[in-house]
Amino acid sequence: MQEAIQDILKKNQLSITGSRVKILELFLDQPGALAHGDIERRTGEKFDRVTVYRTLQVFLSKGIIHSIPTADNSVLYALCKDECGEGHHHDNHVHFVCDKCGNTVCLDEVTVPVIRLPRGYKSSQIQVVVNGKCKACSRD
Amino acid sequence: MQEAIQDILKKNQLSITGSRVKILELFLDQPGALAHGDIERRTGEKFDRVTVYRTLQVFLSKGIIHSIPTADNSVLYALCKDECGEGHHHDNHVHFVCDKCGNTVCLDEVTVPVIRLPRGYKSSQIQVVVNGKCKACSRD
DNA sequence: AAACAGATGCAACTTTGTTGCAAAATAAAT
DNA sequence: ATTTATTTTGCAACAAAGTTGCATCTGTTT
Repeated sequence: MQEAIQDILKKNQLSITGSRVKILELFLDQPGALAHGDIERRTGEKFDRVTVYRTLQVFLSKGIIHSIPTADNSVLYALCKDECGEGHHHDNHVHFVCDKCGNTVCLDEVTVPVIRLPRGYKSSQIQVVVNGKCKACSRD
Repeated sequence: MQEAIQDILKKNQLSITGSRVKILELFLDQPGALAHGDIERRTGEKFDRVTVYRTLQVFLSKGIIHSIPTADNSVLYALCKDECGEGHHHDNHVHFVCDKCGNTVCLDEVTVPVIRLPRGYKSSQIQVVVNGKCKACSRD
């Protein structure tokens, strides 16, 4: 685990620091997406707010994580898969937000559909966010 | 025009006030979506910030406008079509954000596709946001 | 181990959004 | 047309979210 984390950082030419390791751990420890606030809380407020912001920005720019637009316009982040590199992301999967438990997950197995745009429009990226009830919550 | 605006407000049992008329005008005057900031600027800061917030909230709750989640997590609003009523929206169209000019528009003629979710997931709403170059900007 | 580059924490600040309350504007009733 | 009741507005104060500059500290390189 620790090794995997160090690998990720090295591969992206980032120095290995406490905050970066801890925040990456959080992402690896759980399947869903995290909000900035989640991260602050779950690191036990050990790091400065500013540090968390900057760490997330660096991860974003390196393509380690990607951001997810949600219906209520809060910012969520989730780990990218290996194919993502600096600059362009390939997070071409669907995001799912559970209305009941509030969790957001990447449905990696569901790829975003092809969208036919009107004449003249050119698409570079497509974001699909599905709201509803997740596996666990739709049982009740 | 003024009549159309008064109609909309009356139909939704809202009193006709300066800020509501002016903000509706803005939406009717142009095809794209507006951010809160746009609205403040384009009303010439004539109304208090709080008033703009509250007006948008009322319009949202009445189904006069809908909000659009964007990749950079700013909040955008756009007019709903007639079929939208208090409570449930039918804004089941695709939103397009131009990377060049920054404008966001509703592609009313492009409906959101059917998404096949994994077992156990139930969807209640699907948001599709396409980034790229709009008609005007893709010419260059 | 020293020197350098980069990351962190702090303070201060900006922007964005919210709440309570008194004053003003709108709608309804006489 | 004037009064009354109801909404809406603006203000002030606040809370939350995000940014910037700078001095200090940590990680990396030689």
